[in-house]
Amino acid sequence: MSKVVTRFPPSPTGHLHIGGARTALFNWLLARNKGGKFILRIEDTDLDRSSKEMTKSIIEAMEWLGLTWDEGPYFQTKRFDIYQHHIKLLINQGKAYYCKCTREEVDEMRKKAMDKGEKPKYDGRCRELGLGPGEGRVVRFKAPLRGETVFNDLLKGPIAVDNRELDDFIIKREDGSPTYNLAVVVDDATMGVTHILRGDDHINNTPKQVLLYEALGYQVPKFAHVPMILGPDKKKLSKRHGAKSVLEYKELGYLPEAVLNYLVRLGWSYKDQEIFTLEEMIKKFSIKRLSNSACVFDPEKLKWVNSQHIKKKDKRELAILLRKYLANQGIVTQDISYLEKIVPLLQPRSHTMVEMAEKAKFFVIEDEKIEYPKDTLEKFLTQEVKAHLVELTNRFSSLEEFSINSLEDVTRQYLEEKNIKFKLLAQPIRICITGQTASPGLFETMEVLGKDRTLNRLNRALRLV
RNA sequence: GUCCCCAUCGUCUAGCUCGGUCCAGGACACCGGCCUUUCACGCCGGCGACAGGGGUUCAAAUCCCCUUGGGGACGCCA
Repeated sequence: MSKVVTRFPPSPTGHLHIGGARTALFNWLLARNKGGKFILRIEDTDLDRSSKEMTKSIIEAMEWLGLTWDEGPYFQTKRFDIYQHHIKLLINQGKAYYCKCTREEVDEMRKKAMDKGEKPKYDGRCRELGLGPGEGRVVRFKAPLRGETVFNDLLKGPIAVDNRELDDFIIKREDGSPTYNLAVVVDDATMGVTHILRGDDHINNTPKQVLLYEALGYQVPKFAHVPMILGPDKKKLSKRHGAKSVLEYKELGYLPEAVLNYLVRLGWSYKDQEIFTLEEMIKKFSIKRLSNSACVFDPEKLKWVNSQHIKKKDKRELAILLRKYLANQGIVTQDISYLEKIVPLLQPRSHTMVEMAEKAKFFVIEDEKIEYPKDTLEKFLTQEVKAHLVELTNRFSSLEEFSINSLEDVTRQYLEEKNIKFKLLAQPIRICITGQTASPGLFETMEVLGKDRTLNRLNRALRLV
């Protein structure tokens, strides 16, 4: 049994987006599941559109997601001599040829073919000319004129294409650089890639690539074409849909494991399970359970998945993350152990880390910075309520142990004495100590805040009205 | 236009390989209710789909064909 080798080959013409991340994930998962190898390869043969910044961004995104690679990153621009060698091989064997047709001429041919009701193609006019290299010339692959090219897709089964649908595609550009189809094949073959999982928008490329493998005498790898991710309008996901880069989700407060979890469920399933840890994903992943129809990206569900992972995540790790997201909102604190106490109160209430940071604010800022929205104090702190709160604050202050239990005990006792309902005082207290009408449970909040700050806030608010 | 792929609730999907256990299960969203000091969480319930038509069969979401619909590809982009 030979080792499974997969790869992810992004082209650095844009950020790593959701669709790319999912493809990377599937390949990574397969490699990890089989104890194989996962390669990262940067496909930067398009010199004009590729950039260093995007390469950096993609790598950063991969690292953030935790999709670790065992080899690479390789850069195609550093492998030009390898491609050159293979191209020469094909030419020498009469399997490829130089073509002197201009772009305009080719356009013309394509138009003609269209008019005849055929697929737009190059008509092969230089095919038998035996041309040598020269200014403005490209190299084309000599595709078979008849017969069919078949490959067995691991997901969709055998796919056969009539060779008349293919044309003599370019493998080497005017400027000498290799084109995509040649470069992938040479790379995958020489890197020993055994399994290729990619979007099914590549199905049409596959016959060409199979032909190339055969012409070069390489073994054809196994292909699995996974359905694509569509926008809500059922069109290919793009910036139109705010098809954000993966890194944007980081900014928005998503956990990498949640993004991965959501992505894996888009086009893959394991019975009725929705939430997976990384380990579970690796253990349970199999090509067989990939679905074969396109799916629509649903931000709402992503959010829910994220909230589930927030609930599960280690408090300390969350506290560290929370500190970063607070800093993004301009609130700097070094006190991780304090944040660690806040986290459990916020876990069930936060769908994203950004949300958690917002909800954590009042815990962290100074007492004097608590702002009371206009009129709320007047509205909630009526004379009657105020009198109660003054008295209650007094009792709080005489508490030795400032805990949920002690706090609740004094309060209940007070309510009983005065024969009033907690409802009468709850919101007013909340307003005083948080400045908000919504917050975690009052006693928990007070405990976390601590005696000093709680009393301070209570007194300050009471004074203001 | 030509070729290729796909087709279960609004969305993600289970079930389809080995037809009966499916008047189709789960999840998100949505709508009720419960819990409750607010907001959430959680729990309970509801809404909601086998694209259509033909076959095959005692029996089809499951197999076959056609239609329709959707998506993708047709580049000196990847």
